[in-house]
Amino acid sequence: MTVSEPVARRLTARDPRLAPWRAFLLAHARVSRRLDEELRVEHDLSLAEYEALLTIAQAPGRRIRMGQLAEAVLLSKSGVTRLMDRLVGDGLAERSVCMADARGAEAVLTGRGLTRLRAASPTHLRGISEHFLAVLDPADLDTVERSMTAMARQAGPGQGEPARCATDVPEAQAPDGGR
Amino acid sequence: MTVSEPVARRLTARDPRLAPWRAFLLAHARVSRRLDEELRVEHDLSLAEYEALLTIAQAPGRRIRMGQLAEAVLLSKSGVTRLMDRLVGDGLAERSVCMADARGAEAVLTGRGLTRLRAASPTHLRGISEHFLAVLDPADLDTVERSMTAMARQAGPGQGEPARCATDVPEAQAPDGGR
DNA sequence: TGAATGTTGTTGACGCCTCAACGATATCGC
DNA sequence: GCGATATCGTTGAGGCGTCAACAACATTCA
Repeated sequence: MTVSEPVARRLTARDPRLAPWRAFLLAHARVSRRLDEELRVEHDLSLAEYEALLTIAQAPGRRIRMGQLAEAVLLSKSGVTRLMDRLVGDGLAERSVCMADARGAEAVLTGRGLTRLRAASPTHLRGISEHFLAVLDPADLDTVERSMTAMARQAGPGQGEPARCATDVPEAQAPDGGR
Repeated sequence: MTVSEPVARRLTARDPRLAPWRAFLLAHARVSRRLDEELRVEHDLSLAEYEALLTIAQAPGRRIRMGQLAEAVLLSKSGVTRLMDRLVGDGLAERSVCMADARGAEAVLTGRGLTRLRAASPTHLRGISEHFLAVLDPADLDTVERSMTAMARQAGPGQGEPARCATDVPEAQAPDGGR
């Protein structure tokens, strides 16, 4: 079909390959906004709050370290501190000291938190069905997952730059003796 | 190959079909963060600022109405007002009155803005190449674009809910006469 | 034409997140 | 055991975005 492949030219500002990228950005903006809005309207929860509650609930013992929670909900540690402040303020979660590490804190779900999560869950799952699963060809799901996973992996922490680590330091290289 | 299709069961919290969804969220969080960081480090521009400069530059006459700019960069109108405040403050753009509509304002690129955009462009295009195009199978690009476009369309403004519009209003329906 | 209504962009108030710095603890190397 | 160093979560300061309300202007229609 295709005659003479363009063979991956250097990317320019009008390249048609930017179309899927823009579609990706637009899809994320719209869908995540929708899901957030639906949760707020129907259950007075932000998407981040919902995901935090879910993460805690699914953790063994319904408790999880703050750091792990941060990783799961894609926020910084301080972001999770504030998020937990809100959840605690609303009586949906509690802080618990960590017996294994005195520095650490653990997030624990309260009864109200679990109840609220169970109530909100159908809304969120319906949202994902409606705005994600329902519009994708089931045969494309694998491709999408593979693509997204590859992106996340490549852009992940510790990827990208040549990753100058200790073992990279050359014994002697540049002629300039320091500074 | 597959025996007895599960035929799209109601979605539950542990459904494997949530994996592509989570991958999607993770990919967006990581990649967009990377692109933003690269632009900030190398050119002291946020991703939103870059996209605004680009949008203005590509508009006919290198000028664009605030509302259209908002749509293009996926922000609210007030979001764009603040963004423009910054660009103007940095001398990268200017506000110009709109001759066709006295309410409106237009965003115009300054010389410095264009220079800055041209300098930053390679960084951003390299980022997209590296974190998006390079990790995707070229054969999957179409599928990804189709999927993302479908999502954006479904979740788009005016979609979703049955969309009660004027013509929907029934002549007479509820027995309660107002209030 | 002129009152009712819609649109445009800005503003104030505020929500939410990040970074850098910090105290408290853990862990490593000697 | 003990000092150097790393890690954990919180805090203060600040960036960036949203919503609701607003003034200015546009549009519509009797």
